Amino acid sequence: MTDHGSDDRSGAPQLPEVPLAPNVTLEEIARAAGVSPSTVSRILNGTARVLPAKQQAVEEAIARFNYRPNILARGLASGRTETIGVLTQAVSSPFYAEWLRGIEEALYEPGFTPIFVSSRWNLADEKARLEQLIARRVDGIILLHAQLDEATLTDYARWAPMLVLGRSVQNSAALAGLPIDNLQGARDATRHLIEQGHREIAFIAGPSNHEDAIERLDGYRSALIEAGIGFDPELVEQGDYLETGGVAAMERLIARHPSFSAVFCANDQTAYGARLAMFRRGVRVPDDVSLVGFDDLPTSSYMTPPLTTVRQPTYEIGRLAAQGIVRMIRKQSIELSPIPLTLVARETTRRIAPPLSRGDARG
Amino acid sequence: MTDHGSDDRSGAPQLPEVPLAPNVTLEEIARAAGVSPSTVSRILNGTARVLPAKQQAVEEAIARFNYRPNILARGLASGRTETIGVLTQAVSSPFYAEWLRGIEEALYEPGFTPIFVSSRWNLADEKARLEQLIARRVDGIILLHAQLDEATLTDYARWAPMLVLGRSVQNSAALAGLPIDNLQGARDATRHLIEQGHREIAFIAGPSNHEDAIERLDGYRSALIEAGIGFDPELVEQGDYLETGGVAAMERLIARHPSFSAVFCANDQTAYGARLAMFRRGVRVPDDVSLVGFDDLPTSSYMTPPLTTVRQPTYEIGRLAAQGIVRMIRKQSIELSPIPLTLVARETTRRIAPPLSRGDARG
DNA sequence: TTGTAAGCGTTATCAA
DNA sequence: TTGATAACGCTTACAA
Repeated sequence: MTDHGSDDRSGAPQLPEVPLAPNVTLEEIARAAGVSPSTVSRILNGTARVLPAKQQAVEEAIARFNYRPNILARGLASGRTETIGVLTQAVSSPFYAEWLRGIEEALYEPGFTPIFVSSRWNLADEKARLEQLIARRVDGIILLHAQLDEATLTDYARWAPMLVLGRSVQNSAALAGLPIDNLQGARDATRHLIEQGHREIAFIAGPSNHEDAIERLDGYRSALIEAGIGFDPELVEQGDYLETGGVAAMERLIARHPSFSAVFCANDQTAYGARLAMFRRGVRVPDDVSLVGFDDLPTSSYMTPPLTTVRQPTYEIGRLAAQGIVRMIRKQSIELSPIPLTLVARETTRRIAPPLSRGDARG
Repeated sequence: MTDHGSDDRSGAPQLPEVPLAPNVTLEEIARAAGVSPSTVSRILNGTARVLPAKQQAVEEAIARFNYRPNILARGLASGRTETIGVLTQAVSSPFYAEWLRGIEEALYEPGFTPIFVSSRWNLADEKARLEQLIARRVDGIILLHAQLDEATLTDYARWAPMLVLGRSVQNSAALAGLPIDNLQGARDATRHLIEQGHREIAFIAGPSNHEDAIERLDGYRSALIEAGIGFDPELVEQGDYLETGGVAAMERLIARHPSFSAVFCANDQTAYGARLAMFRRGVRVPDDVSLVGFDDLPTSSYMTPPLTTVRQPTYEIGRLAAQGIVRMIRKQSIELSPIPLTLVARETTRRIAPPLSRGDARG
């Protein structure tokens, strides 16, 4: 959440000297420069060296007519489109936004253009959009949290290499997964609360059919067990990764089990909802209850108080994905180790008892 | 900010019965069905009626081979791509996200696919991306807050109809603008504060080269003058539409002019920053200072306390834009009246004196 | 109603 | 190094 604002609108007004003329064809350029179409094509693509004189004549003509190759024709003839399909679950999600930004920027350099489509968390849509991308002959596809099963993905990957973010798959030359270590992140967050003296730590879970939501719950559970506190299902409420779900879950929690001293939410949006529910009830954060989120959305550092959360390096993950898919397209090998997550301790958590001795493991 | 979460993942797993086969061509379908390629094309496009028997044979072949037309070839031959280019300033902005969602959903129905590109607030990029879209032969273009001057836009519009959101232009068949009434919105917000008894109302402005930022400042100013309070430049601080700018501006304001009772921010992100700066200083909202934002980002209703702000119906505007560009492509007339904005009074503002008499206008 | 054939604007193969 | 020429997969006159 950074940029409805202005950044670097570069100084000069840059008036349009030459009107764009997309209807000009390669053939006309060839004629104007007194060479054959193939020569023009070669210059355009750097496919072969050409006499400097011709090279210059062609470049002049291109500039004069402000010629732009027709991407459709090029794609049809070459089989390549320099386009990457990016399938997201929701264009408007603050969570995916940063991924998209990373992908877009990293794709720009090697000359690829992303096409974003969104499947709105709908399995049928996901399939339809994927086929649409393939029909557009994209050179590769990046999937953000695909829900389709691996067999289907493998099948589609026959038409274009695919990289799945936030999921691990049986890696091959055509299909690869870039997993994110949700379990470790959730465990760290829970440990953080434990170290601060919390024992009754509630959890607001994400949708139970989400792989990463399950991992986060597992991380929470394992940290509790590991610390000898034990896992109490009574302290877990179901959320849906949305603010509204956070509000509702928090209200149920307060009504049902008012003695917890901390709440760990499966994602930041849930934490926003939980925060509001507590605000309404007059429960102070962190004085009465500590709160931890997951994702580190751009807004989270501007909550009052700023939210302690598990940071996903989404922008960097996006860049990695873009670089990865380009390597796959070029038949280069890629290496995908799970992305580690880091806890960002801000101001919604507070120590409530002397810290546990950290030397334990030693003895 | 709604949807990292789950919505309606439809039940059944939907296994891939038929593997996709994009390499199958129309010609092969024709052969398999025992008809000519043109007949297949006609069936695909509904261009002409065909004998039921042939129709069925073709449809069977299409299903059997799971045939998908090559969009590139189709575009090259027909000159249409069923694609709309959407140029945004920033994919990752929470503000644009809702516009994109509206656009995407409304485009889906008439069968168009959006291609999103972002110019990152950079004028040169804006131009480059626009030319890229044209090179891709998109059928139409939606611009979110274009910075390019009108002459340039008019020029580009020769290649594809363009619709500019949040800006008014000299409307024509090829270029249209959908203005948003920022001035009225800002005036309403300021009036709201005045009605609540505030007199020293500070303003944190947006970037001074943004048309809408200027309008918002104008709205603020005119409401003050109209109420007989008068405009005091001392109460205006420069922001940049970003959270960081809001923090900095608020700090300057507090240091320089600590007596104001309300702050109106040019957008919500600025308000988030201002809110944090006040939190750090122990200034309570709304007890000590009332705060008003602009945009109504999805997160704003989850601030603590929930932010009073001017709501832009962004999703709906996105839908309107999508419908508009489709009409332009179809050479139908479109009608564009400025979008009105509405104040959403939430909990960051508070009455500090007896309200002004509302009957004034009567006498 | 249907088929034939000529594009659409490139790239790529093959000679020269 | 360069130029013809045949694809690429579809649409669309024009004919039949």
